[in-house]
Amino acid sequence: MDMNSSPGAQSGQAPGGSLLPPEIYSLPALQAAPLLLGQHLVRRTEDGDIRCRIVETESYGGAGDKGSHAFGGRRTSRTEVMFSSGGTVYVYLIYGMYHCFNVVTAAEGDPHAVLIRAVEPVTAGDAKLMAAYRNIALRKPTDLSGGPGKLCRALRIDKSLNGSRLDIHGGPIWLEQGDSPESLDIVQAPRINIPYAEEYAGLPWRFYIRNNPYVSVKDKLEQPFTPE
DNA sequence: CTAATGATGCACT
DNA sequence: GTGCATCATTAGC
Repeated sequence: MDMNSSPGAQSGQAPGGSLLPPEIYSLPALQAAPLLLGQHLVRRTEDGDIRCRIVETESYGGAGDKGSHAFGGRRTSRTEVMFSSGGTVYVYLIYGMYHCFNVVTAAEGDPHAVLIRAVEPVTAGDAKLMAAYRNIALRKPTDLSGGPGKLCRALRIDKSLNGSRLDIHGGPIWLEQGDSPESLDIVQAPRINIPYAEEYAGLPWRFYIRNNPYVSVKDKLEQPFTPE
């Protein structure tokens, strides 16, 4: 039996990490986005598992959001996975050279996704491997994984993961329960770089942990977010 | 500030 | 099918 591949009780965390409660995946993106903060993203690589905490997210919710690839119910080969059931991975290539990683949420046929914009490594070992995959020296936290393209490089995420499930412990990538959102200082602010979204561009659909050094962009207009 | 770099989506044969 | 503008970004001036 090899069920004890985790490093054990190193720092009093949950026992090896239990899977994220599946109810979160069935929520609309706007509700799921803040709830994904603090949760752990685990990527299984040939060099070992990399574990990191989600610290910044953006909601791209439903057919009505002009910022969403699936606006108007647009169903193409790229957006197809956004129509899958919650808990599916949506990865796309942007600007011809960077990947973006999203968690699909809501019911099958209803295109919602949460873009993961920043993560922070859980241990020094995780940081080291991420820096190696980024091919950079460990310096500023934002250089390592503060930005959607950077975190994909740091975690070796590319389109081969498109359509994967996040609820399979020991798969290529999965989500584990981390900190409860009530314990976090969460703020919300407008999403980044979506001027084409017109009246949707200014809506505060980006969520991040206040003062977290891995967050990609600190917004002056950030406002407190209180979970219900 | 701007170039890089290629898949994608949509207009139009 | 073919052509072409557009990127949910980043690194490097």
